[in-house]
Amino acid sequence: MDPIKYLSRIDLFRGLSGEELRQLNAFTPMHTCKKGTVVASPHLERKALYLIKAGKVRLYKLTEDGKELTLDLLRTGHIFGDMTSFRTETRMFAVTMEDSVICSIDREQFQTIIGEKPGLALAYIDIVTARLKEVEEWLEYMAYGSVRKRLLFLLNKLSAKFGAGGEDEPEWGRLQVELTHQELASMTGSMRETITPLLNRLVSEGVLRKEAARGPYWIHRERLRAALAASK
DNA sequence: CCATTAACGACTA
DNA sequence: TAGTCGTTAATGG
Repeated sequence: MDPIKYLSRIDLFRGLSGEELRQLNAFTPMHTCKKGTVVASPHLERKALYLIKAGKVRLYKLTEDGKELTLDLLRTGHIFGDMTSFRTETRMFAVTMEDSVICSIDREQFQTIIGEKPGLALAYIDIVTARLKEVEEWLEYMAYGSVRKRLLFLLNKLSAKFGAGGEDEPEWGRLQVELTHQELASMTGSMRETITPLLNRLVSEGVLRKEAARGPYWIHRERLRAALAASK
């Protein structure tokens, strides 16, 4: 696909002209990686800003006892490896959840680009502050919410981020991410044995639906919101 | 309410 | 065959 087309899909670069995107392209070589590739980790020294030109990426940390804590899921257009990781130590890993096109800009390059195009700095701040707000909201749920509420909150976030609206039934959205119970547990600070009955319960409540046993989840957005507001 | 541990069948590399 | 996944159950905080 046209490299410029890819760049225009990055949220950070929304608002840049075609000519500006063309200039930027010189700094952002395309790199395709297969599903399951670790594109960023504490071991890879290079500190950079990564752009997801196509695909999905999971960010996670390893806890002391070797368990994975998933921090965020990202899709086409998102960026990760923010400025804070340029200076401070980070223990974050990034792994592709499907075949993806990722490129990276290291600090010096990014600073040069920002110098020439200050609007990018503002766009970047917007993205980072939105992210911070999201993390603060998460923190509140993690601290005071039950696992059920944390799962509902997560599903709500996922449907906003990865949910495609059903053509015939607009109130139902299909989750465009394949997540195991293990991963849902990892993201809610829970156990997969806890997640299983909770999901089954949500299906019986009509909040979730499955077409096939192995198929993706469908989410009833309004019922999800209601369940989120109702549960402790 | 939920973590922990154990265990089992099914599926997958 | 070994490892992963979804699931149920017992137990205990």
